[in-house]
Amino acid sequence: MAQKLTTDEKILNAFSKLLEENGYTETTTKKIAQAAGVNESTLFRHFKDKEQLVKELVQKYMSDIDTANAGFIASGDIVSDLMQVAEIYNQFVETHKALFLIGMRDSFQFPKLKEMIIQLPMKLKKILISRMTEMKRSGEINELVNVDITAANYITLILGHALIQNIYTGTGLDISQTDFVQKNVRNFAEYLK
Amino acid sequence: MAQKLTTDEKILNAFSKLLEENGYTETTTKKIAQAAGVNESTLFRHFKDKEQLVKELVQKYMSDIDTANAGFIASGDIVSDLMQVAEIYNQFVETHKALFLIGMRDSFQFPKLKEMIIQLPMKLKKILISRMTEMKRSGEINELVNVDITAANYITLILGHALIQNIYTGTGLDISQTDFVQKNVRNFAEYLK
Amino acid sequence: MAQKLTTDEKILNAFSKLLEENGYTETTTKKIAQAAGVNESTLFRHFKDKEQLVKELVQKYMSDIDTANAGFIASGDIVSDLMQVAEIYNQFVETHKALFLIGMRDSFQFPKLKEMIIQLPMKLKKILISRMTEMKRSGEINELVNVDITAANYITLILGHALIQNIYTGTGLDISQTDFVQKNVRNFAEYLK
Amino acid sequence: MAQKLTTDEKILNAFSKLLEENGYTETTTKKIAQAAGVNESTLFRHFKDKEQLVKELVQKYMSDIDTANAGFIASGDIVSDLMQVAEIYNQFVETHKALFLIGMRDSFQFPKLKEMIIQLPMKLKKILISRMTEMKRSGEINELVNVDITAANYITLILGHALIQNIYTGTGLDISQTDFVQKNVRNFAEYLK
DNA sequence: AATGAATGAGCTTTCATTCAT
DNA sequence: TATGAATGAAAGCTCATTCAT
Repeated sequence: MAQKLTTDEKILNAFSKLLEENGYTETTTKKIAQAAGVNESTLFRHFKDKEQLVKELVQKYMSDIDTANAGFIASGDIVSDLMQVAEIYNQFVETHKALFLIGMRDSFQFPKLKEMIIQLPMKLKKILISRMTEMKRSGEINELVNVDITAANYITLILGHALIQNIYTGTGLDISQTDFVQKNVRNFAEYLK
Repeated sequence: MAQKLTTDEKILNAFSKLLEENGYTETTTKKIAQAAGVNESTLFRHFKDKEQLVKELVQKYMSDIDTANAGFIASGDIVSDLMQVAEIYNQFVETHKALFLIGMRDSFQFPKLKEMIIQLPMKLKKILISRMTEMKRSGEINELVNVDITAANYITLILGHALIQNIYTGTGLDISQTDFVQKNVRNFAEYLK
Repeated sequence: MAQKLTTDEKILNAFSKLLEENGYTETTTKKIAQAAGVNESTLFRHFKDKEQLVKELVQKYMSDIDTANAGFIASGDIVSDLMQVAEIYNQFVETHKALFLIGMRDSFQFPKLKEMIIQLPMKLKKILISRMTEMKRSGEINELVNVDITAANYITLILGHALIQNIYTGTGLDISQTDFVQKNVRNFAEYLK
Repeated sequence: MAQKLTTDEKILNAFSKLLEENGYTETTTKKIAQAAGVNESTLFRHFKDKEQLVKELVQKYMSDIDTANAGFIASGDIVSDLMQVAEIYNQFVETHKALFLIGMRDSFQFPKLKEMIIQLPMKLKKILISRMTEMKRSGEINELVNVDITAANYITLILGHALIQNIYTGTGLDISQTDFVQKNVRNFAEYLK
């Protein structure tokens, strides 16, 4: 049973979609309004200004990461566990592409925005650290492993891949997640044993 | 003894700097001219377009990558060879940060920009492929390795890292090149043996 | 009782006036806005383009010509009929001076403008041809007359006069419509009998 | 034996050609210099400013009209004499198209320019009046004819035609000079007998 | 005498945002 | 609550013209 979208949602959805496709600057308020099927000035009645739209998105997505993380079920095997994390995170990036892209492309213009965006990987890092510490305790990974560096390292790996994928789609540089995970994440995991 | 900069160079330098700081759209021709200390119309006398400025940068950097690549000296050991490549590329990215950032942030909005920017990683890929094919012949790497995919894979790895470094500098997510290369590139290389 | 002008009308009026005085290129959007008493950007909200302004004028005048033409009442005498046409058209040119001048001056530089402007005389030609064909049937004019050429010929005559009048007003070259019609149109008509 | 063109001539020729094709405003100093094969600033060394170029053209053409007029040889028959005048003048307009067009299109913006351009038809009018007065004396034309009005009338006729031809070339409104002269000038002449 | 480099004023157009209804 | 009309600022770019060599 399809819910009727509120005006807020219509605007936010349109914004997110355009953001992903065209970046922040190119996403004009006129285009947003058009895509949302509302008047341009309605947009300003609902959101103080263009920046507010981003803030709203960030907030919305911040809560999603907790949900995503809750979906993780430890298997006891480091390789499959890390691959599961990669899978979850990759899908999260895919789902929230718009925000990640804006984080890369436009956050420079908006220092505040950068602060907000950075919270996503930071939150993931925290989660990873706690998981790895757990795995260390259970002997799943070697006790000599520096958990902090390794977590950062791992995030760099999968986030870097997700980004590159999005940037270089259809250029011959893109490489399927399967291939990438198979080779790199597996290697990475093995190394921790 | 300090060389006097030509107007071309002054403009290009100012452009590159602003590009890095603010992105393509935000880098207005007026600001470029101001930063370069020339009149705005002088800019258009020297470079037909704003786009032309990017083309010029790309061309300039394209030749730099050849120089950088020429500095590579094969050691016969796959691990140290790939690490050497990583080192070279990472430094290249650092040096030409402006272009890589624009490649990520703005090429979406401007298909023409994308075409230009994509040439850089593609060139690196070509170089890598020829190197790996060579290594395959010499038995340095396993003959079952799919050179094309592996090259893309490797670029994703180090380019991804370079990107994340630039984006998340000073956020606790940044991880030194040494650490990253030590762990990931080494793993990667081992796998090819 | 004075009607309040809509913004559209204010802009179009200002445009028409400036066009007549200064030509298309010299009539800048800033000047138009100023003369109309609106902001320059308002102009672009109302008319997509500077070109659109011309299109609008043409359309407006195209309908006027129909009205003018509807006022024609055939007398059965070729001489007075053609003179009536001359009268109607001359007044039409006078009223819509702006467009005719732009047709002459600027359409060269802007092929698109030319296409639009040419519609006016072409429409008149059509009207003339149908009238003459009618007159031919009724025996008012000789059946050997080539209607197409004669129509073009006639338009050249009265349009040419109208142009010269507008260009060379007050130079001693201007000759009243009465005199011109008396001599030339009358001759022309006689010849068709 | 081909004369080497002076820089002055090269510039003036290029200007005249571009003027005819594109009108005054569209004929930029850059294009003129390019077409003349000289540096843009050379142009300003030779001619104080853009307006000066027009003045120069006018002066040059003013002397040509005397030459053209000198070519007239009275036949004693009013019809063929006026047709001869039409022929001469029409060719003159054709040859100096650039100036006539600028006279129509751009003189509005430059009152000074208008003054200059108007001299051409005025001079023709003078010539015509003296010729007609002569014809009147010789009985070639009726002594009741108002020479002043008739001269203006005649100029309107052939100048109007020449203009229309140039404006509406290739639009179905253009009518060959032969046809026009055959019908209108002949009529005109007959009427003077 | 001729050039190449530089300039400031101006162009058309789009932007995010506000106001009155 | 939502709209349509209006706005000032700023964008990329071109113009005629001047200056130093």
